[in-house]
Amino acid sequence: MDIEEIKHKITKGGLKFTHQRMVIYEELTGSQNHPTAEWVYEQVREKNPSISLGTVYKTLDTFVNAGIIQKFVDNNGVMRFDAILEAHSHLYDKETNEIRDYRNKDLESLLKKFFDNNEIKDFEVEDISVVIKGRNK
Amino acid sequence: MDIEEIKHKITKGGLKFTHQRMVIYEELTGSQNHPTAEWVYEQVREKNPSISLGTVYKTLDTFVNAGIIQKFVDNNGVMRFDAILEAHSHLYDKETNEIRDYRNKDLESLLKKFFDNNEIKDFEVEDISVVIKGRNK
DNA sequence: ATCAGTGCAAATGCTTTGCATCGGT
DNA sequence: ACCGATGCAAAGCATTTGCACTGAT
Repeated sequence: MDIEEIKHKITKGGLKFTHQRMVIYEELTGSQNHPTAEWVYEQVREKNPSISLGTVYKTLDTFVNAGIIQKFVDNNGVMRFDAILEAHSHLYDKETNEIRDYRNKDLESLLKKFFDNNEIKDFEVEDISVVIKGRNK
Repeated sequence: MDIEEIKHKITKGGLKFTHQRMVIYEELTGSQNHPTAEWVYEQVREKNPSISLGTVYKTLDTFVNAGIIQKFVDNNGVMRFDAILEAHSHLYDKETNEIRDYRNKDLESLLKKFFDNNEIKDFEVEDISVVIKGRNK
């Protein structure tokens, strides 16, 4: 993804385009992990050593509120960020705490169909994901 | 659940039976919520005012390790505890942070069948649950 | 020039740890 | 009597907040 593309992603939500936001967003799309704020901070510091951890937190939060990225909480209660917006499920390794994406069109349509046909009383569904716990082998 | 039953639950895992463990376990089975450690602490203090928050945390952890209860993390990174051991899904209200159980045999067998038929490369599945985010209405 | 964004440090909230004392077996 | 369980306070860690300064528009 080039600079103009990133700039557009950020500014179309009405946000100012800053160097910090640029490098943070770049880092998020570049990684296949599900990085923590701390990890993003470490990476981004290599390109911009004066950035502060507080700014990383605020920026990630801003991106989440603007709908540019997603966040979720891992099994240890730590926030994870993800530039992939489409619904997808996660594999949690109980030993290493590694989190991998699991994407399967069949599963997604299966779930979509299920919840379309089974309305939940008093609840409006916005987002469905599957949490799969186990271990890498 | 009477005292003897609770005592058996606790001691069969090799744990000592103490007053604190008794009241904590009682509180967990009595509530239909998904209590936080803090909430359990408040409740239990009514029956045993000298109990400490640290003991509540340690006891809950002990129960989890003994397989007597389950724990998971809510969307704010706070630990939630649950005396129900069978797999079940949760409804997260984005506004109030309330968590409700969602149990549906059809969904459970659908998921079980799916993962029986779709082995995941390099990953051994132990536990599947669905996270449903949205809002109460 | 304005006002949102940033950096820094202090504060917060939940959870864990260390250690002396207590109590179940 | 032994050794795990408890109470208390301090420490730990991820995250948030307050505020003066900076920089994008």
